[in-house]
Amino acid sequence: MRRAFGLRVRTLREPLALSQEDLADQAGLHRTYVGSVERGERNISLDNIYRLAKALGVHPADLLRDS
Amino acid sequence: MRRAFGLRVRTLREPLALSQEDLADQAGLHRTYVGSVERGERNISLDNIYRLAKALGVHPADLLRDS
DNA sequence: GTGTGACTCCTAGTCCGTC
DNA sequence: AGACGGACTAGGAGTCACA
Repeated sequence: MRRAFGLRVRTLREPLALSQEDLADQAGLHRTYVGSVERGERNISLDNIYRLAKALGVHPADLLRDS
Repeated sequence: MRRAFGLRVRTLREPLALSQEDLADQAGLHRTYVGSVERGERNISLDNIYRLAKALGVHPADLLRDS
């Protein structure tokens, strides 16, 4: 389900025309980390789920949908 | 928002008449760990969010609502 | 049945780089 | 633009004794 989470991030990011690096900057995270999250390699923690959601302009719960 | 998450877990747990220990057992976690999550002291990661949601019989996204 | 401090172990997360 | 690797530090996972 990490994979589903990562895909969800990616499908929300792309329509915004943000690069992984852009998203990382806005979320206050590192670019390589965001990449590995999208690939489903990381077990991301709650604080960073909130950061990514905020940077993507969605509710945190939206990142866990369809899983 | 860790706090909100913890409260959400607690308010979902209590109607089920489960103790923290019961919930911990069902989720495959430690009793004191679940307690500290409910108190908002832990920055829980995605895997454990899924475990708790499953043990509570709700969708993981439901644990992030109302935050 | 729950709260809390302290602890170890492992991974979350960063930073450098290359392809 | 993104994938991926190595080395590193911060912090989450998991447990215990005791209140």
